[in-house]
Amino acid sequence: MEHFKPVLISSSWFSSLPEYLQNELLGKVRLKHFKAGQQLHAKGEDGVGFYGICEGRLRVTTIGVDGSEMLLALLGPGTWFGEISMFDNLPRTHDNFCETDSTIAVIPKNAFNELLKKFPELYPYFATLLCARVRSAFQFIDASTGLSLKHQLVKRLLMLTTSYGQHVPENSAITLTLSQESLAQMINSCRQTVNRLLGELQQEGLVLLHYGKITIPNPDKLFHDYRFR
Amino acid sequence: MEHFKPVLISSSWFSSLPEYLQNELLGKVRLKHFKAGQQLHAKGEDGVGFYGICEGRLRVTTIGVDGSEMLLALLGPGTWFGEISMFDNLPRTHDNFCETDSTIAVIPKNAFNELLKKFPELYPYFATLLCARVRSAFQFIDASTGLSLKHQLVKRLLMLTTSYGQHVPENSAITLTLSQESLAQMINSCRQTVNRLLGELQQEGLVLLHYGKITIPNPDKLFHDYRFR
DNA sequence: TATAGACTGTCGTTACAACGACATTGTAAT
DNA sequence: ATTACAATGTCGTTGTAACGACAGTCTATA
Repeated sequence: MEHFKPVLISSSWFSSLPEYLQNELLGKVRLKHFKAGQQLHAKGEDGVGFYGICEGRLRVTTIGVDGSEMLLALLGPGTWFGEISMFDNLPRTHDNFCETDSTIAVIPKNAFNELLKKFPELYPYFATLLCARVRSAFQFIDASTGLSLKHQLVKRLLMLTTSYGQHVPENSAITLTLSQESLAQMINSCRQTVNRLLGELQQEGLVLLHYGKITIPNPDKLFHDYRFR
Repeated sequence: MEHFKPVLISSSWFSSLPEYLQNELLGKVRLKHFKAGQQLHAKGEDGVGFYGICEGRLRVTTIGVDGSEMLLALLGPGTWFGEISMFDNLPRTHDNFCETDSTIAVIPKNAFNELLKKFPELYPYFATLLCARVRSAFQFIDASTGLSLKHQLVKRLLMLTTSYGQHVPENSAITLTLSQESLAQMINSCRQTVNRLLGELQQEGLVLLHYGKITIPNPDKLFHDYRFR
């Protein structure tokens, strides 16, 4: 457990908590191990806890009416999530799978509620976290609608570099490990189209394509060349 | 002011507050009047207060990179909004216009913060409100991506019947006042396509089209005919 | 009741993305 | 080294929605 502490406190949200609250939260953690492909929880299930990722990678998805899987996010080590069902007692909003073997820190719902009761000063921090969720959802909406497919693709790449490439020196190259197929699922497009668009971006010198990986040599340049409001 | 109290407490969220907290909030309200077309605030501005609609109708929009306006929601009397910038001190997420002459209840930011300080028991209620925002944003995302245009249209119609038609006896007809053009902006489509799709829905007996209005004789039937998960 | 402006209904034409098909290349395991 | 599988690169075909154009209809206002 001590082993994972540096990871669990690494996100900007968690590290914004005063140290004693960090420790109270960490004190309630139980570690759970999952195999690649295993499901953490399904959309519609009751929420049983608040989660932090120690190691591994998670796929957050939903299934459309047509049965196709849509990939909403990839979560990496240090990410905390699952607080929504803790606060409104409603079912989970998404399906959640382990892409790789993973170790997850779980704060069970009961323990979570007791902490909130005992330390109501936690509320403002969670309010901030919830606000961040709303804002990133709005960003997602802006990206999904009213943007050309190419702009959507670029925006999603940029999202992945920040949310997931995390502790990265500001201006350096980032290599994302994901297939063009996954990327296509994220913008609700098809592999072939994504392949063509990535080819164009490579022509423009903004990305480098490898087998199962995409390198963004200069995220800032990518951002500025495809300006968003 | 007393005149608008019944409207301001009518939403399910506000009425979930204990009466003394309702009164504390209402005690800080200042009424402001706006003309049709006037802007309440722009995306990117600092948030100056928490709002409740007394009368009138608001358009929540964003501008895409291509300059086209996207309509995200229509807010009617009884709706409270604008809390996000209160909690994270970041800029407003959207543009906000009055569609008609409107009266808005404003709780200024300072007063809002003082209330939170004095009555920290408000936090759980606002946490619930924020959760509702996240959930409706997720619903929006599900609707925007991975659904056929027709399904998107139906889902948006259903959203409008609930969020906006508000105090409606469960199973009765609802008439929405909005142009096909506005509807098109909401699903990022064009007027002509929306017109065709609405025509099909009318054939199926699920909607009735009028000049500047759309009647949904049986929202439940519409919902069930276009099942969503 | 006449008129302007907003909204609706319905054409083609055109652009673009989804899809199926297939060859090629990278990777990991035996 | 061989093989199996996963991911990529690139066709052509097809379906569908955006767009421009224009006629018809409703509503408010003078």
